[in-house]
Amino acid sequence: MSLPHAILTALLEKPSSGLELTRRFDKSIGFFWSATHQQIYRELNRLERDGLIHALPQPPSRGQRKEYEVLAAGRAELTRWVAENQDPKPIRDPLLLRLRAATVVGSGGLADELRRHLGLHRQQLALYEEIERHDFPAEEEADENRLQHHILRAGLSLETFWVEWLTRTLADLPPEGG
Amino acid sequence: MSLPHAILTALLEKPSSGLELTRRFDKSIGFFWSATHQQIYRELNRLERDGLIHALPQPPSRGQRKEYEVLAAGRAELTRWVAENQDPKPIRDPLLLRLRAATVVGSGGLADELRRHLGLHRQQLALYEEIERHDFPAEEEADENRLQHHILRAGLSLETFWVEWLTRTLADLPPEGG
DNA sequence: CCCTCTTTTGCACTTAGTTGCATAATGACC
DNA sequence: GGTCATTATGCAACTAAGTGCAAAAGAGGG
Repeated sequence: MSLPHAILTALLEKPSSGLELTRRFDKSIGFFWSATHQQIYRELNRLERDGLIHALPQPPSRGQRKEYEVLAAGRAELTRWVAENQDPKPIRDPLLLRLRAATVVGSGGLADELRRHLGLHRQQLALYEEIERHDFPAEEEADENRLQHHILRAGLSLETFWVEWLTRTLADLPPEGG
Repeated sequence: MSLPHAILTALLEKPSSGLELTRRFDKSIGFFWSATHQQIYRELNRLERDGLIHALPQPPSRGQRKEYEVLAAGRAELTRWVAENQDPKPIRDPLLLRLRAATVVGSGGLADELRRHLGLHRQQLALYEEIERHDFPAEEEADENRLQHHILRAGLSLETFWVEWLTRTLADLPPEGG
């Protein structure tokens, strides 16, 4: 149950309407927890129903922006959730599964797909590097920034892993039809 | 839609009953695509209905083992799927999200949780290393084994990443209450 | 004013995964 | 020959996420 907490986090940083949240999710938070606008609106309604957020006083008619802000109960819930025991989920990756299948039915056409993924991961890596240059330029960082930087580094490391692993695996894949 | 293909792969390696599949998923394939027995049985029925597998002739009464084997159509579908275009999913990790939330509500209690995760990832890493020692001992490998080894190495690298990243992040976390 | 385009919100449907529980066959124990 | 644990299969309900589509309100043009 992460989406509601992602939304609470975003709203604590800045009270927003559903659309603004959607836009902000497409950047920062969405890098490791993406969501569509439909999901976000649904979740906002639930969070309001449960008394964790509330809409700022504005005409609540359809098709008109509603700004939400987090209530004390919402902040408490987020604080609780941050320290909660949650086991890490095992790896769940279709690409590894496809490689495994390739050992049985042959790797025909797989090399192209690996190359395509390599390109996409290189792109994502470049984006994270760009963000790092822009948002975390030099030495001294406040505590809050240090944490944020660690989060970005996780993204950088994961993309780096994929780029290296795909490169090595491709180098070792039989020329074609294998 | 990966589960049916995971099952097809497992069945091609060796025709099995639902329970056997469940057991085998708890090892190898389950490392990167886990499934419960309920999911597996449901999926077996669908695959049979769709003509991709069929049950070997045995009394089909309830509570009695049914062995399945893959039909030509099933193998064809798996072959197609291996080379299909599928974009990599963006990272989706609750722990990173919680770290992000911690920058807003404080990191109270989070250090313990990170330490716990560190322990679990170390354990998983040790397991993969054990498997590597056992299944891929020395130099020369057949093509099929090379691929399998790459898959295992992906697991090794990912767990290594987590261990290193958690260690560094912990070192940088404010003593307590942050 | 009317028409149309954009913005903002949202419902309804579908898919995938999880949890809890049910039921039949089988072999072992007494 | 009864009952008890184990093996094997499976249904039903629920949760979480993803997709498709639409309706209300305002903005701007003619």
